Amino acid sequence: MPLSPDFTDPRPGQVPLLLATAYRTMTDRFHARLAELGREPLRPAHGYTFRYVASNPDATTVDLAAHLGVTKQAASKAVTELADWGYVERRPHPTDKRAQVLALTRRGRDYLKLADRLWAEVEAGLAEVIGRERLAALDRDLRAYLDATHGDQAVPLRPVW
Amino acid sequence: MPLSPDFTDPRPGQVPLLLATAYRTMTDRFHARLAELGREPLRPAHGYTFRYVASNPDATTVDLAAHLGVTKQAASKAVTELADWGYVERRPHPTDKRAQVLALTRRGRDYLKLADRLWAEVEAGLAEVIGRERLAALDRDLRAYLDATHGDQAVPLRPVW
DNA sequence: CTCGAGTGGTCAACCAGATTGACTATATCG
DNA sequence: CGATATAGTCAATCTGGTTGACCACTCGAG
Repeated sequence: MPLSPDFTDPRPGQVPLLLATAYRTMTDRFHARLAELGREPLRPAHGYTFRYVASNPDATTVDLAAHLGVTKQAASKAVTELADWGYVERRPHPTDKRAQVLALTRRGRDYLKLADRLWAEVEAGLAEVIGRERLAALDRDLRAYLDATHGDQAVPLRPVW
Repeated sequence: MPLSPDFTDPRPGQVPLLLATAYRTMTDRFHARLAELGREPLRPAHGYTFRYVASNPDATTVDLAAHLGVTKQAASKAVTELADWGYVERRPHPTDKRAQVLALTRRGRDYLKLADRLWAEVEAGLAEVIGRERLAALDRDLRAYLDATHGDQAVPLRPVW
């Protein structure tokens, strides 16, 4: 049975599912590489947290929550977890006594660098199959779609199941 | 801030995330259409269940569980839920007294037809942005990738977060 | 300056969708 | 035939969330 039976039925409307399964495949390959390197298999939500904190030096827990599409309580829990593991730390907010600013530790920054490398590897795996030109076209097309559908608005990250 | 900050950093390895967010966007549009039509917003897992049962006339709960990537208990729960809602029914298995065969009800088949239509609509929305040729190319590329990475093996459907 | 409305983060209770464990009836195969 | 494996169900537990509440703090209109 090639692929899953979902794909053998030649009906329109299958590209969404192809996007999902291709992404899932890439995620699995990413995690497989992490495991090979003996690194902790942090979840995608952690990865998003890392990258958000790295890109937003003044990010607070509530900012992170909005970014992840979860409640502030869930975000706070994730931050506590990552702080316990030594990847993230909380610092006093420069102007707001209620808030705390999130920052990656050295350990967190190193992990993010590694993740970047591995994602590029995984993407190169796709390029090996379809070619670099097609990869670039894919990149452009998907960006165009997201721009058309969201414009300046944030794109939800959290999957639904 | 165009898109999310994840995309403005010009580093390699972003196509996986583009796949994920494009799929998430399409899922949201699909669910928005369902809501517009006043239909129950069944979860993606339900959709996968419908399609699997429709494509596999002798499917049992354990088969479904393997397909969804969950335990037999979780699959049984989902089936019970869909049966309670009138979309699925359990029938005696022709040869195995322990097992039950799953089948879509008329109501379930109608829902699946509607879902097919709406997914085609959502996909057409992507085609509007990138053109039908590029959509076909995307389709071919992703299939090639899944074939290269999985061959005849089933592709996992359940997202990780 | 005051004060009402709103907000950041934490604690606690609760929830939904899963997993693990167990069990009984049934199936398989040497 | 009997040992092992399996389908489906029930129950307990887990995990990653949400909701509700609360207190200290912020903001802006009057």
